[in-house]
Amino acid sequence: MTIKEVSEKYGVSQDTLRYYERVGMIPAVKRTAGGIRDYGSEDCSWVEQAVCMRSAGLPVEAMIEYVRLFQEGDSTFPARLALLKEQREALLEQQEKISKMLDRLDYKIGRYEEAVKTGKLDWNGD
Amino acid sequence: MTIKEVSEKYGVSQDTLRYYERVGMIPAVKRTAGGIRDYGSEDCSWVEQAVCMRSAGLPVEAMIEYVRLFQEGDSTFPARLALLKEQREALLEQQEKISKMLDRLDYKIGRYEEAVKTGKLDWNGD
DNA sequence: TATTGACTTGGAGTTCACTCCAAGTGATAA
DNA sequence: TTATCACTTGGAGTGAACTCCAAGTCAATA
Repeated sequence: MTIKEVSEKYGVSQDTLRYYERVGMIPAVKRTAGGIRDYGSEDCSWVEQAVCMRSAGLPVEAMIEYVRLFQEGDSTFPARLALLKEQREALLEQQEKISKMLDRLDYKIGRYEEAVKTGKLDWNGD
Repeated sequence: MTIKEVSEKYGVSQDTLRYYERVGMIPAVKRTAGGIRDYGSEDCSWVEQAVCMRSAGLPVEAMIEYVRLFQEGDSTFPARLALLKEQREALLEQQEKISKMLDRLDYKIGRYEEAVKTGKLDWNGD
């Protein structure tokens, strides 16, 4: 697959794909004789993983570290496990924060729906 | 309350509090005769709201717009309601993305726990 | 009264994660 | 075979959200 195809498939720009590779967020992609990137299915699953991580808000740095450990070989299983658990914790915390904010928003939205119907707000509106 | 106290109460730096006020993410805070910020309970609830929004990952820009509408008066109820609903949608989407990534992580973590126990991985490990 | 320390302002600097650009190369179409 | 086009690289530029700094002010303390 060309970079264009991968870009379209995963909804991420070609520049971003090159950036991910450059910083080590995905391992180096195979090239054709002419030096052009030719993404195999391995490469694609790294890209998918990277895109998923980033869309969840996990830092680029974490993925770089994971790839580094991966390339170091099987002796890094425990380190990789620890890293994954850390990221899992971070996501659970983030979920908590989002839930809290959703509760707040739902409360306010309820109040404003009332206010828009009746034309007046029975609380200060902050 | 002084800026120091507010900073400690909500776990956000004094610089960030001044920044939030400067860009309009919270309305202007009252000052003492000497020009020093003196946060009242209104100010505090704005700060709390701002901190909560940011920790959930909502953009500063959205809060600025909300404060702007708030200061424009009651005619902006519908606009404020629409803004809150938008932010709510964004958070629900983000929650989805986090859930997806958590599923992935849980799968990998299970695999690695296996691998660390047995010393070998029965899949490529990506 | 002198000095310490927390506060003020405007503006500059930093970090993260891209995003864009210039200059060059290689494969395909007219 | 010449032109076009997608690709390559290294490096510079961007936007969001802080974070830090210098120079100055003010209140309280030794």
